Amino acid sequence: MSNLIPVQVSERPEDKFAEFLAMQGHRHTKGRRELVRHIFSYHDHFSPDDLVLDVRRKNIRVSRSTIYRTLALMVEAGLLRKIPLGDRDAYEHDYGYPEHDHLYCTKCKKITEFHNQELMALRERVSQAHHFRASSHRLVISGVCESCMRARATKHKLDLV
Amino acid sequence: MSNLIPVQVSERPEDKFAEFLAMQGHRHTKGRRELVRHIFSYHDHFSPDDLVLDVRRKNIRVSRSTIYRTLALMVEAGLLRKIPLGDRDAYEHDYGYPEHDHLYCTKCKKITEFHNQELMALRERVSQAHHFRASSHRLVISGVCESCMRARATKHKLDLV
DNA sequence: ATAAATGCAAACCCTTTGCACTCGA
DNA sequence: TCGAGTGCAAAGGGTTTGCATTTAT
Repeated sequence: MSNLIPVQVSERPEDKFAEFLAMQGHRHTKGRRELVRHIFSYHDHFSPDDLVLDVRRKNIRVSRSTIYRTLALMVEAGLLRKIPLGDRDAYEHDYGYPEHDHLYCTKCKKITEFHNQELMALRERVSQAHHFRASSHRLVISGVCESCMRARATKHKLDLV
Repeated sequence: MSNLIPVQVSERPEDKFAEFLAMQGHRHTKGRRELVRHIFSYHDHFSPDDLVLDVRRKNIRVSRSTIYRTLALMVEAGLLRKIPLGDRDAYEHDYGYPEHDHLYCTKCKKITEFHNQELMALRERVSQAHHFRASSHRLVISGVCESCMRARATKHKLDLV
C-alpha cells in the first residue's frame, strides 16, 4: 500500500505509547496495549470502524468507545495522524514513517502516499511570508488514479458500441 | 479577510448560477436567487450554520434544508468549494477568485488564504510520477498565527509573575 | 482502596430524507 | 397545470458522553 521506507526510530510504538501514558498519568491497560500493537502490526490507512471490525476478528476485547478514546490518545501521543478526507476521516501512522502527503482517487477512494522534498521548503517560505509558525501541513491531491483512468477509457469505448 | 485579488470573470455569480440551473433543467427560485446573492455579497469562509444565522438576520426566508440543498448545487455549479478542516467544514467562493490554499491557526481557528505559483507545478510533477490525473488539491498548513504567537508570548511572561 | 478506564446505551451534532404543500415554468 | 422545490420533522451516521462496573496502581 505504501512505497515509503520506515525511518529509524529509537523506540517501538508500544514503548512510546507506554511512555506517553506514564508521563500523562494515564493507565497502561490491556485494551490500550492491544490496540497499539495491532495498529502498528501493519501500515495502512484505517477508519475507527475498520478498527472495530479488525479487533472483533482478532478477538481483542475492546469496545467501540475505547477505540475512539484510544485513537484520540494515540494522536495526542504523536503515534497517529488524523486525515480529514471530505467524505470520511482516516487515521495513519505518524511515528516511524517519514512525512508524506496523499493522492486521493475520487473514483475508487484509494489513498496513495507520496513524498516530496520541495514541499517542506515551500511551506516554510509561505509561512515566513505570513509570519506564521507552521507545525504541520496536509496536502491532498484529488483526481483519478491510473487504474480508474484505464477503466474509464474502456467504458468509453463500450459506450461507442 | 483575504488579501487575494478577484480575477476577472465574464459573468456575475448570480448569472452563472442561473445558467447552470437552466442547463440542468433546475428551477430558478426565489430562495436560490437570494442565497447566491447573499453569499457573493461578501468574501469569507462560512459553514452551513453561519449561513442559517446570516439569512435569519437578513430576513431571507429559506429553511436549513434549502440551504444544504442549495450549497450542494453551488458546489456542482463551480461557484463554491467545500473545505474539510478536521473539526468542521467550510465553504468558500470558487468563482471569481484565483486558486489558493490555506493557513489554519489552531489557536484562534482563523483561516488565511495564500497563493503560491510553485505549488501547481509541484502537483503536476507528483501526479505525473504516479500516473495520476489530478483535478484539484488542498493544502492546509496548520500552526500558530502572528497574533496568537504574540498573545502566547505575553501569557508566558504573565506566567512568570 | 480508590480513582481511572471500560462497556453499554443514550445523547449528540450535523446532515440528509420522506412527505405534503407551494410555486415556477 | 403539474412536477420540481420547499419546509418541516423525523431519520441517519459517526462520534461523544453519563453512569454503573471493572481494573490498574
